[in-house]
Amino acid sequence: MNSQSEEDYLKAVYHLQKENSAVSTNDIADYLVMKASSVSDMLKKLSEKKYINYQKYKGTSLTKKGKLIALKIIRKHRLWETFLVDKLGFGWAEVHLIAEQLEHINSEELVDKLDDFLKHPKYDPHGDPIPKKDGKIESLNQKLLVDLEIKEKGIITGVKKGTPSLLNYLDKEKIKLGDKLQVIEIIEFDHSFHVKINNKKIMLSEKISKNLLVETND
Amino acid sequence: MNSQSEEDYLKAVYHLQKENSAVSTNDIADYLVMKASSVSDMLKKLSEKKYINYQKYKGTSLTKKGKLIALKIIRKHRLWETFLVDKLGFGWAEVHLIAEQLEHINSEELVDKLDDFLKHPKYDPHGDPIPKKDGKIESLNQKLLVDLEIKEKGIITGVKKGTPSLLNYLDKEKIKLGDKLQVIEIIEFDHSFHVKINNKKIMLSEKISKNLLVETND
DNA sequence: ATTTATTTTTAGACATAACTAAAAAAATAT
DNA sequence: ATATTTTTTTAGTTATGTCTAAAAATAAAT
Repeated sequence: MNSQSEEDYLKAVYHLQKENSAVSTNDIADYLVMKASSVSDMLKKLSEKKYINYQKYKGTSLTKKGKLIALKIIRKHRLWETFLVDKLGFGWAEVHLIAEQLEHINSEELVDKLDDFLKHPKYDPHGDPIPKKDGKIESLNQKLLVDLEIKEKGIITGVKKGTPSLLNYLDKEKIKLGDKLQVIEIIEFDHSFHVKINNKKIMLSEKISKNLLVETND
Repeated sequence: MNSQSEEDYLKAVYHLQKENSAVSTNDIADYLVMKASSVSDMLKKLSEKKYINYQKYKGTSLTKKGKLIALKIIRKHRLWETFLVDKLGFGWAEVHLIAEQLEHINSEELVDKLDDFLKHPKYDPHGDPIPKKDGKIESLNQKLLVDLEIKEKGIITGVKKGTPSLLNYLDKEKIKLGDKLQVIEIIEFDHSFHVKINNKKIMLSEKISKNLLVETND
C-alpha cells in the first residue's frame, strides 16, 4: 500500500505533466506547498517503487504503474465530488477539500459501489472527466495554439516549456491561465497568430504559438 | 485538530469504559493490537490535552471533552456504516473496516449532510444507536444482573470489576461475553440468582450477580 | 508479610515525512 | 567563456507514533 503522501505526490505529477515535458522538482513543491528538498526525498522514494521515471536534476514523469495509481485517485476524487454535490447537496465550490480526504479511502469495492450508486457519471461537478476503473480517461483536447484553425476557440491551460522569457512576455501582456482565446487570423507570411484574448486583439509569433497550450471543445 | 491515532485511542477508551470503572493500559493495548508502552505514551499526551483523566498506574477514563470527541467519531462511524449498507448495498458484516477509515474524515458539514441524506437514522446496521450531533446517545440499558427481575432476559456484556478470581470462575463455567441469559429464580434467603445461560441452568451468588453486566431490551 | 508474578512506565531506537542550511549542478546573462 | 543566478540535491534536525528492553509499581499467592 501507498501512503497518503505518496498518493498526493503522484497526483501532483499527473496534474503538472503536460505533453511530453518532464515535471520539475520546484513545480511539485509549489503545487503541494512544500520545500523542494522534501520533494527531492520523495521523488527518490517513488522512483525506487517504480512509480516515476526520475533522473537527478532532470525532472520526473509518471511510469505506467504510477500513472494508473494517480488516475485511480483522481477517479475516487471526482466520484466523491459528484456524490457530495448530487446526493448531499453541497455547492460545487465547497467540495474540493472534503474530496481531498475521501480520495485516500482504501477500498476497491467501495469505489465500484459508489460508481454504481451514482449511475456511472462521466463528468464531475466541475465538468472534468472521471477516469474509468481501468484508468481510461477522456482526453482533455489539449492542443498547442499552433494547431488551432481560424475561428477556433479555447482556454489557455499552460505552456509547453515554461522558459522565463516566455512567461515574462505573457505576464507583460497580461495573459494568464484560464483566459479565453479565439483565433482571428493566421498570417501566412510568418505564421503569426492574431487572436482575441479577453476581448483584446493581440498578435502572437509562431514561436509563442508553438508553446502555448489550449483546451478546446471538440 | 486531533490525529487519527488520538481519535482511535479515545474511541477505544469509550468502548472499554464500563460503569464507573477505569480502563487499564493493557486493555487498551489489546483492543488496539499495540504494545502497552505505546499506550502509556499516548495516554500521557491525551491527558495533557485534557481528553482523559489519567494517573500513572491507576488507569484512565474520558473527560467530558474526550467523551464528546469519542461520540462524534462513533456517530460518524455508524452513519457511514448505515450509508454503506442502505445506499451502496454492502452486507452488514463487510462495512466495519471501511467505516473505520471514513470515521476520520474531517468535516462537520459533511456529517450533518450525510445525516440528512440518510433521514436521521437512529440505529446503524448492527442495531447500535447513533449518537446525535451534540453527543447524546441512547443508553444501552446495561444493568447489573442483580437489578434484573425474574424472567428478564439479557446478553452478558461485561463485568463491573474484573478481578481474576471472578474471571476464572466465569471461565471455568464457560460463561463468556455475548452469552444469552435469562433469570429463572431469585432465592430470597441468600439472594442468589438461578439463571439460564446458553440453555444451561446455573446458580450465581449475590456477589457475582452484583458484578455481572447485562444488556437488556427495555 | 514476604515473595512472586503481573502490569505499567521509562528510556532509548526506528521509520516516515516534513524542515533548514549548505553544497552541487544546471541554466541564464554578461 | 566565464560569472551569476536559479534549481536541485544532500546532510543533518525535528515531530509523530510505533517498537523493545529494562526498571518501577502494583497485585496476587504462599
